[in-house]
Amino acid sequence: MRVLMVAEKPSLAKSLSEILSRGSSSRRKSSCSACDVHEFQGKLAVPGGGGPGLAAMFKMTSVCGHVMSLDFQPKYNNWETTDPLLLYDAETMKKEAIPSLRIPSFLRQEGKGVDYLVLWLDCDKEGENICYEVINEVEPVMKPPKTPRTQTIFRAKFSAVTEAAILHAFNNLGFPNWNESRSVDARQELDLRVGCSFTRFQTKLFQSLYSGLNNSVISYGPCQTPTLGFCVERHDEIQHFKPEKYWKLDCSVSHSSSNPLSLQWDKERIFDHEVIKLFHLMLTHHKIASVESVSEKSRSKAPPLPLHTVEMLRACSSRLHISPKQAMDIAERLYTEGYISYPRTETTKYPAGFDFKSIVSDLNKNEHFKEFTSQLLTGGIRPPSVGKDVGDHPPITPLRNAPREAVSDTQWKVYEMITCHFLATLFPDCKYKQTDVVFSLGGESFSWAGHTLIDPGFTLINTWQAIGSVPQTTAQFCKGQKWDIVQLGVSEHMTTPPGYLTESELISLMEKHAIGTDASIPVHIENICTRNYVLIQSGRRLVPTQLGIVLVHGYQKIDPELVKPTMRSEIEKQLNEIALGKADYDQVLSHTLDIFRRKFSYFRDNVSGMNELFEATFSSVASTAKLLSRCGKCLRYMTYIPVKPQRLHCKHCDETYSLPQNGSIKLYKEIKCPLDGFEIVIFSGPRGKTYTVCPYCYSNPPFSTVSKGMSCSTCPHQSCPQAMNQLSIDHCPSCDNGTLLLDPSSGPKWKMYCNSLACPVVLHCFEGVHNVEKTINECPECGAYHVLVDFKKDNTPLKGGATKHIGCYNCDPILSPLVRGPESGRHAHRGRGRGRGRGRGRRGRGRRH
DNA sequence: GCAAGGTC
Repeated sequence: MRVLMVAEKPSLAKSLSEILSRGSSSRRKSSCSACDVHEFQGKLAVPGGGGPGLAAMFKMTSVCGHVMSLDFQPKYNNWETTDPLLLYDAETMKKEAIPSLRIPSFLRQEGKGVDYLVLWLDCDKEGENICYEVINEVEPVMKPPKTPRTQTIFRAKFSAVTEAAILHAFNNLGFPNWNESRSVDARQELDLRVGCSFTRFQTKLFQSLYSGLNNSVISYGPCQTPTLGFCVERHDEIQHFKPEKYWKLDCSVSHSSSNPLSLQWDKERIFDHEVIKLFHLMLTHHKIASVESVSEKSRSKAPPLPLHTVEMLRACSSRLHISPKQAMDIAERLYTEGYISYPRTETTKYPAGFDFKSIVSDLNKNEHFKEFTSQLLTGGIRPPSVGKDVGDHPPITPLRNAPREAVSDTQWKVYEMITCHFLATLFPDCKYKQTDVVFSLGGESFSWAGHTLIDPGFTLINTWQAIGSVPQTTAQFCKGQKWDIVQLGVSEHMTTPPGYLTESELISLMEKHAIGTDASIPVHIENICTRNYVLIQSGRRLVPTQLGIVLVHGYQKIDPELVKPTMRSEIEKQLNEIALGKADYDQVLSHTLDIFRRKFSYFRDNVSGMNELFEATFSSVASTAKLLSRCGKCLRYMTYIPVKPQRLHCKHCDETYSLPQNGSIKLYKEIKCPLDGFEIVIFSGPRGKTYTVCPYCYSNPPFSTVSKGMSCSTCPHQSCPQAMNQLSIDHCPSCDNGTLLLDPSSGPKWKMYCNSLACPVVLHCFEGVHNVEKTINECPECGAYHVLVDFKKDNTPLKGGATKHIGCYNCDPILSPLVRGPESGRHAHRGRGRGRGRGRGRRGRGRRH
């Protein structure tokens, strides 16, 4: 019996196999560089099978998160030709989530011929969805069950990665939950359609109208946009804030030899100057305040809860000034190096039987922690019982001592924070005595509160939470005691606006409204930074940019729901109905998509509301742009927008064409691209890099299946015809200038074109010619053209004695007739480009004969 | 080029 078991990540596969094999598993590499396979012998308890279980050979391995991700069919990926509204109905496809890892093929390989599949994916909705991604690959290659009713695919449901929980899950296998998985499918589809439609629409619109947006994409997303909304909301609060004057009564008293004490008035502050003057007048002749009451209470402060991801991110941001994204990167590094436990968890309760002592003993080697660890080791460790186990991973803790010199400075900061947090959770409460004294003065109450520290407990480590013994006094209080008034005065103050949102406040808001997950919160925050919607300023406060503000105000004007923090949770609520089996997948999805389709249409119809805000903030393209080159479609001049991202805009066709960035753009001799009639421009980049670009070809590569690795040697752009030069065959006989290139993407019909964009005769079709092998120089027959090609005919393999044909494309009948480029042009209305192309072509040939 | 969610 052979059993394949699959976890969600390599680290979990390792831990699980150690537990299930009791340390006897052996590890081997697999076809996937990230995923090892752990093998061991054991027994499989089939659900409902009874008995001792089947003796089996187990293979435990993992995927790396999602196997597949959702995207549109490639034909919808052209922003110029796809109406964003169509994206609500466009066909989608699954593609490999991490192509480089080749997970599907790896799963099929390992799953081939196994009798059983056991799924150990994380126990949440995403995990359930990945179960089915794994099943899709493995089920078709499994050994067919002996009887049709034999169940061969099982799900292990575990609540923690502890020996007890894992063994229990293993002995009580269940089945994957289709409804939960479908709710994730629905979420993916919704996010894709909504996000991409809005993003493409607003990007295209505002980039064609405004300069200085300093942004390549103006994105919209159901998580990132409400996240931005929080930052702008705080900004608005600050903007609308009107400072107000208020006044306080300041009173200090003393008794015999004690230091004066400052008292707090119970009315705190008064916003009316006349009123405060009256109070002052009323009290100013009093010389004595008497003690009304004295209370002394023992108080304590509990240590922090064990650390989970979101709290770690907050601490890194607010105390270490490290961004959530960087914090996660560092934590992952510390984790892979074995210094800390798995850093993505929502659990705040230590598992039963957690070995605190061995970790604390190991940390005791480190002089940075010795002060605390030695105290724990001598005093004994009381494992805290607080917190919540949500069944994912244990809280974040150090796993072993990291010598200071073994890690980088920032790694150390994060490690130290995690370690101090861990040690603090093992320390006792901070205990102190609080004394509250109420004084009476002319009928008004004033109070004083003092703290006396009894035991600092965990605040010895978390010093910023320490209870000082301030204000201190040696005075003894008793009821009826008379104190002398040392000072009674009025002080004037101003109310102050709140500060900009700190990153750690933002994280809390996102957590509260269930926007993003512990793993994706850092990504959303980084997103709104890189999209230039917010800037991080001192104290890691998020200050929205003009662009961020205008976007949020625009949504609020047109459809406030688009930016509301409740939007995400509303969607999740709908999706949860699918997960619970209460609602039908198709119904919920089409209903929700309908809502967003209408919202999109409404937004598009009313976008002028947002446009007005852009107009007031950004300068229009017209003011910075100039006419530069002609459009191949309407033959009118297009405007060149010289600000980032520099681009060309055709006002008449209402299309924008991207250009290479970080260099200058000029018109190139008024020559048109032979493929589409657009006037060629010349790009001069850094370090003197210069090349010609067709504005249309740049975004719409003429050869759709040019393989990815084939990059141009002189320019960085993928779709540059020069990228084809690996297949070049000598120089062009027509213009005597460029190199002839073969396009292998056109299948059995080879296309040949000239890479000199100045040459209008470019396309030749070689029917029935395949697999060009080699370039030879001159045709021995006609001598007219230099180019000879070796090729295989009619798909006959070259190896194994097949005919090898050498031909000249001038005189060889197989290679004739030559078909000129413009005839196979890509636009219906090609106008003048055609005639000119032919003329030049003929001239070119004539010269050579 | 676009979303959000896994994880490397």
